[in-house]
Amino acid sequence: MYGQIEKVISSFIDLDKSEFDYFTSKLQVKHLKRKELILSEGQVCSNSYFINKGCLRYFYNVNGEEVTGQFFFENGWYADFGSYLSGKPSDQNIEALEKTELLVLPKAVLDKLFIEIPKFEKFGRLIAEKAFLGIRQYTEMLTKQTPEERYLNLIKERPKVIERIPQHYIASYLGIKPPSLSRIRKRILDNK
Amino acid sequence: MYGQIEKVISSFIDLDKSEFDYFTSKLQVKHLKRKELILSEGQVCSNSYFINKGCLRYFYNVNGEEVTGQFFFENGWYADFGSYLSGKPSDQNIEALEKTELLVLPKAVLDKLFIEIPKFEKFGRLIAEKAFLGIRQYTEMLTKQTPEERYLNLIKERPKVIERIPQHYIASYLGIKPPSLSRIRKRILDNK
DNA sequence: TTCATTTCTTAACTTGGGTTAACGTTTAGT
DNA sequence: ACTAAACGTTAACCCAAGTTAAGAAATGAA
Repeated sequence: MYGQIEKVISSFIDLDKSEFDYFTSKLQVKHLKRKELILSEGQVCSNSYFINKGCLRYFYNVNGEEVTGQFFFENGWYADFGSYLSGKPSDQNIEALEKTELLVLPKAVLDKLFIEIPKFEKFGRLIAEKAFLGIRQYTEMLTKQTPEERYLNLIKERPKVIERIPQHYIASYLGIKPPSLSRIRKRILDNK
Repeated sequence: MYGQIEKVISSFIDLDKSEFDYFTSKLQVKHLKRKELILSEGQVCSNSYFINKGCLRYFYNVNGEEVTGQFFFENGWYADFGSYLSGKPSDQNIEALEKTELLVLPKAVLDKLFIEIPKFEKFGRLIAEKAFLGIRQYTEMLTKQTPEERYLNLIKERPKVIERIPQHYIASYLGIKPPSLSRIRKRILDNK
């Protein structure tokens, strides 16, 4: 149950066994069905989530249409950082795309850990920095690449997304509509 | 010289006079001509910059073309956070768009301040969080809005950009080309 | 003030994504 | 294994942004 999160945390900071056990004792396990939401817009994001198994996607509702922001897989973390930090309602929705098992880390617990085990502050900072770099990479993809380049790059860099995520969500993530992605796929096939 | 930065820092953390004087004693002043670069791609960003007067823009070179990422004005901070944190070469170029006066805060100085005056850690975290929220807002603008909506929103939310920045840089920032921005402006005028 | 440079607009044409709707395929859940 | 729901592709048409090039206007540096 806690093997994966232990590996990930160890890659950030060194904890001895008692510290780690104390940490895991504060986690909650959550099982999600396909399409089940953990966070809806308007709610405050007061947890962060570690993915043991399955995958998540977050999306915005824009004029009644879903705009996909990102996908997360095993060993990934998710929180709506904006809402989490500010305590303001989130404008994101987050749902499971497969049967998913999460470890839930409430903000109150992490805030307490910052004080009780100061090493966790470094962990918090590194997670935040990773979040920043992640969104910057996505932004650069949008600003520097054409939709076709984005798709080709996704195949190369994140094959998991291609394999496990339905095409219309991928289209939305790439900033285009499903028929466009179909045409791009056809164009790529024709040019081979 | 240090009046503006004092106000901004005070809005984040409380410093007494000696602490603040110690801080400012570590700052360098830098004057830039219009179009002068402070950072070019390939260099490591090992300073952060506070703008006393003037404005900055950062951009990427993509296939020989400039893609504008953001504008910064008086009392704003700039650093290429990715390069600053990782120590890796930046892919950003940053230039002054007007005669500009900067206060330069070297990374080594801030790192030392984290240790000597722990209150500065909070300052560092808040700056990082602000950077994250800033880029997320930009990303949401790109994913949720049409170019025309982006321009109308810019007029409303950041009139300084409209007033002080040449149109072709604004176009690039909005993710479009100058003729498109001209057409959008015409469309808006015609519908009034 | 002058003049080179930068900036903005416009026009004509191209390109590629959006829209809608239909159809066929795949998949999840029972 | 069956069925309803979800998903992917295609076609026809529309429309906005890209491209290129030309010329006008604004601006900054001397």
